[in-house]
Amino acid sequence: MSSIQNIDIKNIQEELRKFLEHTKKCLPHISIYTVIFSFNNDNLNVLLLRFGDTQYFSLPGGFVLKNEKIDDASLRILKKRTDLSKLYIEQFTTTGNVENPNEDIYNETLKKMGIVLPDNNLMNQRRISICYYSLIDAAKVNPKGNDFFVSEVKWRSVQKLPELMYDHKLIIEKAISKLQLDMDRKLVSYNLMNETFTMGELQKLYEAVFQREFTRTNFQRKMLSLNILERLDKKYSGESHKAPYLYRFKNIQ
Amino acid sequence: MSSIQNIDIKNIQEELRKFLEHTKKCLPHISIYTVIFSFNNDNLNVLLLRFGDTQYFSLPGGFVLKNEKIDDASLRILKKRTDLSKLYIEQFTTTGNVENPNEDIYNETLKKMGIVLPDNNLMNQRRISICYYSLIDAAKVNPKGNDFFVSEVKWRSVQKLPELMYDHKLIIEKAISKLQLDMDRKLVSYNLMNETFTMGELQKLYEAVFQREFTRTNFQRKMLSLNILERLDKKYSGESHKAPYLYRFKNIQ
DNA sequence: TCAAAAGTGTTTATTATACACCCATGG
DNA sequence: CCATGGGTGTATAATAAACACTTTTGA
Repeated sequence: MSSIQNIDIKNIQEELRKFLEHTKKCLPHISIYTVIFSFNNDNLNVLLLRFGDTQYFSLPGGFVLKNEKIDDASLRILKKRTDLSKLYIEQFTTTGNVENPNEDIYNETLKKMGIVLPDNNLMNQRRISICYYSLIDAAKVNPKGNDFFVSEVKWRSVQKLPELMYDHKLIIEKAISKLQLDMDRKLVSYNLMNETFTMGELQKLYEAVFQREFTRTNFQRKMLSLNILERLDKKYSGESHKAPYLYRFKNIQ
Repeated sequence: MSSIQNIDIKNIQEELRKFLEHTKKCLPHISIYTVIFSFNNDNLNVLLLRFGDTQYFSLPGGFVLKNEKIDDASLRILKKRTDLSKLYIEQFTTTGNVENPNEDIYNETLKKMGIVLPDNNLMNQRRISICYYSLIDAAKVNPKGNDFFVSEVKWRSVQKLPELMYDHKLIIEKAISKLQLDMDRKLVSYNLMNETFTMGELQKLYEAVFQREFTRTNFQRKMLSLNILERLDKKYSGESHKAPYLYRFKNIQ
């Protein structure tokens, strides 16, 4: 992942040209943002893009093609960032305030990069943002950033988020709330896990999402009582304690 | 509430002119729909607009002004239909498919009414719809319809909905799901009730929303245990049975 | 005094929580 | 044989569901 110093200007101008070409095919005033969650190192992480040479990050986003369903637009943006298709997505809010916080940072940074966007470009117009979250297995993904203003693509723990552009802090908070709700009511957690896992690993995921601890013994019983887990062989890690069973979610096609 | 036969043509053309003027000030490709709920005759009702002289109804909706927050747009549309301000609203989904079901009915009806909308009008473009629901006390409202294509404004029970335009059936179903979720998790039901009510009336509301029956005695205990109700005087209805207490929600400013 | 609806009490089942206990593992 | 983490059992508390019983009201 390159820092902004390494981005060569010709490349930026070429990317800019492509971007302008692309936005001509999109609906104005409407953007999509995706909060991409993964679980790693006992943390719930979000994929963020560093904005130019600033300390600010933003969510991966994009526009909706004139003939594209909004869910498909979200999947297309995810594919672009992760190379993964058929991801689990969930729409959770649409934001549409008029003010655009950090507009100054946006303008200055583009100026510094020698980027001039036409006034009538989608980026310079008022935008309403349709927000999705997506759950992915961090092991399967190789995040990419190829927008002209992206200098770095990074997983960041929701515990210690960097400064965020626009209203993206609020969007991430809403995404976490919706994820908690969904994990309470339906089977989505498997999207964040490896195919097999120990009960301890699953508990760590729940603790990262709900930001609280669960009693180990009761968590185990609760999960098993749902009848969604299949018990496999034990996992010998080489550590000096009883080897835990591996589990797999049943009925995942 | 007039049927379409009674709408005089001059009036329609005048309304149309105003409408076209208005849409010029709005964002393209974005519409707002509001599912307005009320509780009446033991039914959960939705405010619907009859479309021209057809059997089809649609939800009240509108567009977002170029300098207007989307929540404010929703409130403005509600004010227009109900004359009420500061209503409780909750955004629950944004739909954005490309196909537009019932477009034929839409076109034929306008033609029959002698209405010609310019091709570039917002109504003739692909639209993404931000959907809100609102809860109102039916006693306080006098529904109005003054769009050129509205021939009737009606409360309809969610139990027996008429044929609906576009994807409005689905939108109403999603609204009911979100309402159920919200009633489970926070105090919103007071928006649908008169200031004072009996426990039986409150139970009827819950039964209408959740489409199931509750055991009377347990329902009463549950509600009282929440500590949100204030018990007032008894209500003597003149019927030959014990008079129920009236209740009021506490802490409603 | 009766039917109808409201209010209260009690019993039982279900679920959540806490924690004691034993088991396997490698050093 | 010990520390560590994993698995199971049990006791208790909180909540939900079912239903019996009493009260009030007007006819």
